[in-house]
Amino acid sequence: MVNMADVARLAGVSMATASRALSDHPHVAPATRARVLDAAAELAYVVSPEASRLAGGVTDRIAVVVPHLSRWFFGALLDGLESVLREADKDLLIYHVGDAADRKSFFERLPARRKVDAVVVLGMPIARPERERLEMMGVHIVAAGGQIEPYPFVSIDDMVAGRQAVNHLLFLGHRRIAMIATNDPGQPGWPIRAGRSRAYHAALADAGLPADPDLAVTVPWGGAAGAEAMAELLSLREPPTAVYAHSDEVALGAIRTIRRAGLRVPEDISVIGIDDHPLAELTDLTTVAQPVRDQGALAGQVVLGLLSGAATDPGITMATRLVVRGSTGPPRVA
Amino acid sequence: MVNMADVARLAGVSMATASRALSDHPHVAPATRARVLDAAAELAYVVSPEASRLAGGVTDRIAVVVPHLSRWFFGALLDGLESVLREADKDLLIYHVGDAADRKSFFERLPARRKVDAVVVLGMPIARPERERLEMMGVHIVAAGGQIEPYPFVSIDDMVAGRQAVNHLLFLGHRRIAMIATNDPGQPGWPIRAGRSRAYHAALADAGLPADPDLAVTVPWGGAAGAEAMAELLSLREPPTAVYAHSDEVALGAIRTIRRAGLRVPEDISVIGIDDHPLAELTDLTTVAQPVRDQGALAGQVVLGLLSGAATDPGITMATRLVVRGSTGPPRVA
DNA sequence: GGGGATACTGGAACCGTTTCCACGACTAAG
DNA sequence: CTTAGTCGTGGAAACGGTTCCAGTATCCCC
Repeated sequence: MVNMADVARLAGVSMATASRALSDHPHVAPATRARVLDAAAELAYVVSPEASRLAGGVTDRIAVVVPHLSRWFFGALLDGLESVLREADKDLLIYHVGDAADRKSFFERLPARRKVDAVVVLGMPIARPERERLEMMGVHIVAAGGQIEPYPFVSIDDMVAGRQAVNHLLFLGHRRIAMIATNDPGQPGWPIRAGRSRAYHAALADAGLPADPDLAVTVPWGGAAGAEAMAELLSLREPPTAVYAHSDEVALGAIRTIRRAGLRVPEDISVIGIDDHPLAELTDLTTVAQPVRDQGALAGQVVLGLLSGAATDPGITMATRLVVRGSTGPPRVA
Repeated sequence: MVNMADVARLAGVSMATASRALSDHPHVAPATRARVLDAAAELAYVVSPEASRLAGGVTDRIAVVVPHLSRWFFGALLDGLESVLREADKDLLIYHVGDAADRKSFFERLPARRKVDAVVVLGMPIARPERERLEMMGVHIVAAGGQIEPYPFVSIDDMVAGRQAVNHLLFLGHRRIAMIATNDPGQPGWPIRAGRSRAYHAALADAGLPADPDLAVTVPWGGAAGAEAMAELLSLREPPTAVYAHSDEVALGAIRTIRRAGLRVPEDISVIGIDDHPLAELTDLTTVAQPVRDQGALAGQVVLGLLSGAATDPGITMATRLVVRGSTGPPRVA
């Protein structure tokens, strides 16, 4: 494999000069730089990242910790993140912690240790002891699509999003509103999106409606689970006239159950989700949209800022907005 | 930062021995190994991957080239791949080539060069000159979720999948069958999933049906595009009674247009997709299922095999199967 | 008890850069 | 025409391991 010494020799300079020329340092005569660059091109030379980093210190690599690779939400986050980090010539290392076992081993072994300059955690809460492990890595930590207490984050305000959704249903005149909340099947016991639940209770209370525990069900994330949750709601003595789901996939599952039961959406039951999944538009689902890809991209910028030593916002909260489509409407007059 | 010399000193051995003990080499006395391991644990020592690789040669890193991060198909592929590669303690470097510009720059700059031991290309065709660039990296190349000529791959047979879909429609009695094919909006000019188109033409020909060019439309991938394509089909003098879409998302878009036009699925028009997207079940879409996550996982095993020097299958083709749901049925008797 | 093989261990070269320090050549100021 | 600075360049010391080679101690067997 051709190395920098070869390039230096061909260009007729010392390695020190070759190194400076190649990494764009000042104090290199333009003519010399050109000679080195030509030599490098001729030999099809690329610096060895290993060697370069051994000597230099930085890795130009960022770890991304993601709980679900095949969900749209995380894919979009990753997409945004990747786009700005690639622009800055950083490499992305993916660490997938799908279930409790993955999670345990990730935080115990810290496989990213010494391999990256920063860690971005995607939409995933983290416990105190885990945080401490993470800090052992001694690198910057950023959260995207969620918040982790003391670190900078880019996220939406789940409380606001939830209220937008529930308020819409209230505004339409619904009084019996159910909620399908989700927990993460792979990470039992993790309070996922607690703000979305609090928003529900708060909005109902503000509207002077009684809290009916039967109307709030919690299921694992996913369309199938949403369908089952809806079946449960339909089996109540007095089913809801509207359903607020924590995410669009869950909402779609609920809709399917409603239709199978011979009821119509929104005439018999209204359904609203959160996210604005690409398929929400196709399925005519009313939802609260959040800018997912942008959250990822912004998180990338935060990382870059941190790396360059600039002071950074402690947190960026992005706006969500209600997108009214065909799955919500006024309740039937009883 | 604590380094191996510190560990060696604390354990009272030479660096050579420390290195061997830490990397599980033979010819280290058990007692010595234990002392070294204890010392390492006490100092919370981790080897520097940079140094280790500089000296050792391998990087234990695999590059993944993926055209779309936020599509379910690629996410699932990635998921499977990651799961087996993580098991083997490999790190995954993500390279997203979303559009023509990304693509150009990726193959020109070869940013993964010298950084990885292998490259996995996910569901993406590659041109001859690009292949040559890739080979300059001098590492193993594997394709998953698609094929790239001379390299090992893990994929389905698009021709078979397509025929399963079209045959189902034929079996139901349809004679006027449309196809919505897709191309990649980010990669203009790329023949995507050509097998799925060939299957369509072949199946119709086998059934003795005339080829009507109006019935085969090609649009960019996505639900919205599927919706538009369907509109086009509905504007024909004699619209199809069944539609074969190259992917589920596209099929869902088509269904939406059909419904908006006041027609019913499957009574008026049947729709079939390919993939078995998680939402296909929720939306009651008939489709041809393919094991996406498994393709990724298998590709991971192929990479591992290649890395260990074992001879590998030139290609693995996985089975697809028709999943009949509610979006297909016999045509109305005219 | 002697000889050869075997199990451990240490010394030191090497992997390919980056960067500190020193040095000569010019330039601009006095 | 000195003198203090710049600018451009080279020498060489890290950076943190891996591994070849060689040396010593131990072991087995005849």
